[in-house]
Amino acid sequence: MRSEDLAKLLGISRSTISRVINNYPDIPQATRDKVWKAIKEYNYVPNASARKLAGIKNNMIAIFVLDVKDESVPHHLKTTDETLIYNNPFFSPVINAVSDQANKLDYYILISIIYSKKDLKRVENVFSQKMIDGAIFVGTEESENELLFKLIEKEHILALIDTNEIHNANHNAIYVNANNYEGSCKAISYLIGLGHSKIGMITGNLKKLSAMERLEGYKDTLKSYKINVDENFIYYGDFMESSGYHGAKHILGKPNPPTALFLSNDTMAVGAYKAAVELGLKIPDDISIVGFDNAVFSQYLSPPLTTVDVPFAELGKRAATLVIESIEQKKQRGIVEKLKVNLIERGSCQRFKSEF
Amino acid sequence: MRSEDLAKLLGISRSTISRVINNYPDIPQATRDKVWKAIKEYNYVPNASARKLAGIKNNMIAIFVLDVKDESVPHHLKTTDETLIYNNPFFSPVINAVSDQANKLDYYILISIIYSKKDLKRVENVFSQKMIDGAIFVGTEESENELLFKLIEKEHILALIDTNEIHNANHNAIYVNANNYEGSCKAISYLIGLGHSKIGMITGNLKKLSAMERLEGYKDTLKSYKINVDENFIYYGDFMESSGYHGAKHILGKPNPPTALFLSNDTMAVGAYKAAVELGLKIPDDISIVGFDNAVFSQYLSPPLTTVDVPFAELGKRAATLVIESIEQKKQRGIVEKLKVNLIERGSCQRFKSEF
DNA sequence: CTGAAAGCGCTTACAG
DNA sequence: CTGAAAGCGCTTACAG
Repeated sequence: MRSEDLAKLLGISRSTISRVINNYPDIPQATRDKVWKAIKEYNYVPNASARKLAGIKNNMIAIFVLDVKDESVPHHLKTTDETLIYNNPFFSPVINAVSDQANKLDYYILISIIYSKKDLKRVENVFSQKMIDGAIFVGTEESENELLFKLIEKEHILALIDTNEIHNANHNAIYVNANNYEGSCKAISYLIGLGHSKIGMITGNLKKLSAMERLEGYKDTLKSYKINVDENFIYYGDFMESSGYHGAKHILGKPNPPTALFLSNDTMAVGAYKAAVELGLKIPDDISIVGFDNAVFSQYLSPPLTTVDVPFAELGKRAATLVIESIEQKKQRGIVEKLKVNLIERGSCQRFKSEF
Repeated sequence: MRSEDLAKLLGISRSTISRVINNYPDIPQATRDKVWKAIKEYNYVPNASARKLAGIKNNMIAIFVLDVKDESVPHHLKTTDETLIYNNPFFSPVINAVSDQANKLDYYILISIIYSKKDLKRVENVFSQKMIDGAIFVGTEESENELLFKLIEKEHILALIDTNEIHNANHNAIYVNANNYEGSCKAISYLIGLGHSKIGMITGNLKKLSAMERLEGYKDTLKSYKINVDENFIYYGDFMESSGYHGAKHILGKPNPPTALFLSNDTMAVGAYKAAVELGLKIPDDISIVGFDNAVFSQYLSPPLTTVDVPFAELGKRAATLVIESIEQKKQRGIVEKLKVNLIERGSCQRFKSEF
């Protein structure tokens, strides 16, 4: 059924139908009612492409999940622990929340997961094809800045989750981040409060904003307590379980090792747990451990992991809300939001017991 | 840039450009090359809506994730354990795999998560608006059969994951399921092989195909070993952690309880673990436990959970492949696939020790 | 082989 | 208030 058909049925013009659908003023209530009644009755739904072509906005945003590796094998085909990060802690709740919020605001959402440089082309295509009114990016790294900047320049409306601000006075974007820095401060202060002063850290992939901020927070907090930042206590990981494992082995295997370990995410904490077992170290008796993300599985570890809860769903929800607001106002806005983060105390930390 | 502009630039007609883009035969290679070169050079991308309106297919499929509850509060806003099921074991890998596979085949994917009866309207709208060429459904229950049937009747191309076949000789759809029945058989045979004969089961939400099949497999396997199916050993749960907890308390709290417990998913197994602790039962010494799904966290439980691995990613990949194939062939096909499922032996089971 | 033109199903100035 | 008509940017019979 086309608007033409409905028009004939009602003995009015397509124009009028279009006007009531698009809520034009100056239409008598009687006409309005009649048209809506017929629309319901005949189950008429305007063709989306035709509307778009005629200039109505898409009511569609994209969420691009970037997970660009050198190789281009999709994660779910891998058997390594990389599958973990992908399946869980991070992306899934963000996607769900974006989808919910968008649907609630009557927007459709296009999802695209990008594994390789080559697939980044798809991002540009979606914009050029005018399929969407705006987009949300998750998981970008510095190397994608150029692309992002290009899109911003073209006045596209973008929300970036966990991306460093691409500074430029005239070109705005929406930045939604967790307050990772504060999270590290909370974690390290907690450990120091427990009497620890030798605190090691295993970082995430430092190309990601969150990894950088978490490291900064660690360093600054130590400094604020006049504790020396010892590079021997820092291991540069990549958010994967294996780097948590190797990092923990590396740091804890040294003479005079730290008594507490802070991991940049929970997945790496799993690796650290395994390393601790192999090293004959009991958690929390011999080593206190704090993770980051509050991944679902963190509560099931033995002992349950003390970690920093990141409001992933809220991140997605805010991003969706803000892009859609920008779209409705037809203007790209510069917004920076930082969401609060909380320490969840569970069983992986203990007050430091001096050996004397 | 519109095709018209490009045409002028090249001194040819829009028709020709359209023909090379759509790979018409009978175009001299020279023309072809010239046009492609210009397309790349000027970064021309045809407007998606215009193409669709002119009759080219969308190259877009939808994935509808149904999680219809009586209430309509999105899960991610809840604090109960329902969040768990939502975030993890099931949907996320399916979505990822669908998205990957679709992108690989040059299709876009629209995602929509449906929480309430009311939102089901969106499903019909997406079809009526002609936004998509086909769709994949996950998480349907019997109450959605009517809607599905209506869509099938309208000749839409559908792949259904974990849905019972809606029988009808003339109206086909694609069904992709895990072999849940076989999974139960493997789990129960394993337990029997360990010497257990009193085996309890906690079912999932029986409105879902998977829950039903898992229960059937349990019953039939017991029967095939001439073991009586004791209704006292069956608790009707709903896939949520709490029902695993209550079910385990219920079944294991009786006099002469089972020595092994089979849970219809891993989330409920977590509940059973907690119940065991409270009941003073050691796993696996006092009670053997087998889960289902091989959720990410199952390996982190203490002891690590023996469970049935379900190839969620493969499920999504097959569904995407099959709908897209159907779309390309422009005909709806009737296909039923059952994917193999494997028992993962970990530490939650033990050979039954007679007390004498 | 290729161009001019009709058509896809809407929206929206324009005119009344 | 409302209809006739142009226009959105493509594709594709049709004609040559």
